[in-house]
Amino acid sequence: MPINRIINCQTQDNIGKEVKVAGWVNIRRDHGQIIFIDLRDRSGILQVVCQASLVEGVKDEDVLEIEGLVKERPSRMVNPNLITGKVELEAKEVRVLARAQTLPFTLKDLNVSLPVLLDWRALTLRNEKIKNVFKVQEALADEFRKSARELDCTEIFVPTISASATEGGAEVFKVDYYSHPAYLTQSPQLYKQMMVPVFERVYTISHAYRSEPSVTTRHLSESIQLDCEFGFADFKELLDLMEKVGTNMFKAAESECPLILKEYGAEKISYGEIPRLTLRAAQEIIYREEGRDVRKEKDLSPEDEIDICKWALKEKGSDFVTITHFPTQKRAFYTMPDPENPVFSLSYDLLFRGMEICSGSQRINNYDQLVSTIKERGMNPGDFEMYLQSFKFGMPPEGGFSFGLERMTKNILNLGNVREASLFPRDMERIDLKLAELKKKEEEKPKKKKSISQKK
RNA sequence: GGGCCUGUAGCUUAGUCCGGUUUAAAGCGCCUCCCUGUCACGGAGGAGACCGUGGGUUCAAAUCCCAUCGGGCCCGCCA
Repeated sequence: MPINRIINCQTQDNIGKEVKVAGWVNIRRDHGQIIFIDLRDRSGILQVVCQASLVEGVKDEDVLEIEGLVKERPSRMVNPNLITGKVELEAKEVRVLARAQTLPFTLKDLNVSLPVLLDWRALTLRNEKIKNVFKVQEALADEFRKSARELDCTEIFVPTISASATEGGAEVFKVDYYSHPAYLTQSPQLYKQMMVPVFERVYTISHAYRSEPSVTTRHLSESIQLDCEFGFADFKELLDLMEKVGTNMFKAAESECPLILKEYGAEKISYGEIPRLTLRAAQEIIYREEGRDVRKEKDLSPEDEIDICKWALKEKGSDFVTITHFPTQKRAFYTMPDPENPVFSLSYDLLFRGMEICSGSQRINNYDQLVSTIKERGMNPGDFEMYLQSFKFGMPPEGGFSFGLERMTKNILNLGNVREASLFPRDMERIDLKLAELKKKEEEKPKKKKSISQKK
């Protein structure tokens, strides 16, 4: 008798042999004396033919271990939709490894609203189509690592707790750190810069926390950032690097997950030469093409981003557009002003199909200039003491960029909401469960529990 | 912070505009029974909703009004 479990897709190579498989009941089709079980494991689905007595009481999502004979299906009965569609397993012995309760909705053919999808996240992620979002996400992240490594970047791991609410811009989460105030970092920015004099080129995949009061389809309170930082790189090189890493990631997702992209109805990405436009040039194009005069705005609105991407696809055959030279005041303090016109900065965003997926800049690397910029912005250089050490003792010209992983995943798959591109999304209204429900539970707790935690 | 929309079985929705044959309907799921070739199997039967909550208008409210609590989307902010 077989001892070792094989995975479902390996049954094709074991026709006529006795094997052991294990997985979840994706669906049960009951024909009285004969019952078909679609068994799901990490490799896919396998049809198991069972005598009724072997699977009495077996329900959806029960975990089974099955021994049986792999048989080739008669040609009439081949199922082209299954990777194991040419074979089936005739069950000899079925063991129930774990029982599942009745599901709150149909998992195999999932059709639920966004709140239900997220309220039952541990369960809904089992659905093949939902799960596949994160196979695409893996492909994107994997290629980011590969590309960065090829560019000779060292992978670093940065802290997410910081002593001061830095950077400006987004709102930050305050935490109680041994009775001292501390903050969750809104990006790995300062730490990756500090690593430039150490490794010259670094990359990191890290979490970023922003407590913006934004409830939209593209904002998360906790997001995954893919960051690179390069010493001795000038503005033009930085643009090359960003575009190269970004397009590599999408190309990898397309070649690794073609069936998933098709399942989601994603169109083939157009990789024409990426137009590079200053903010003002982009605004001129929008004015010319769409008649909307946004030429004095400090940034592109979501509508502008959609319009300029539409133009780039039409005129240049590119799903990407690089926008440069945002107003210096709109960008973080470490951004290098353009020496030719310091009102604008050596900053850039990469847009993909109507949404910003990456942001970066040439940085100020001169210590005195950095300190005076911090002061000009009403911040205290004392809050940046360790950061400034890097600049005090020899920081080369440098810059970098940061991709938002969930946004890239959302856009390549055409998802309606960025929350669908996060395993366990955090937003203004949810940490796993809805905050409104967590609050209700908190209020229902007996009072004395609260006083215990307060004693601490 | 501003605006628009929305809440009906476990899930997805119809009914709401124009109040009254509505003992609130359907599909999926669930329970019982039948079925040895299905693959979203099929067939027969059944349970399951005081229509988010609280007021109000009315002879009469899922349906109209007010408040409140959820939810979704857009703008702003932000990446």
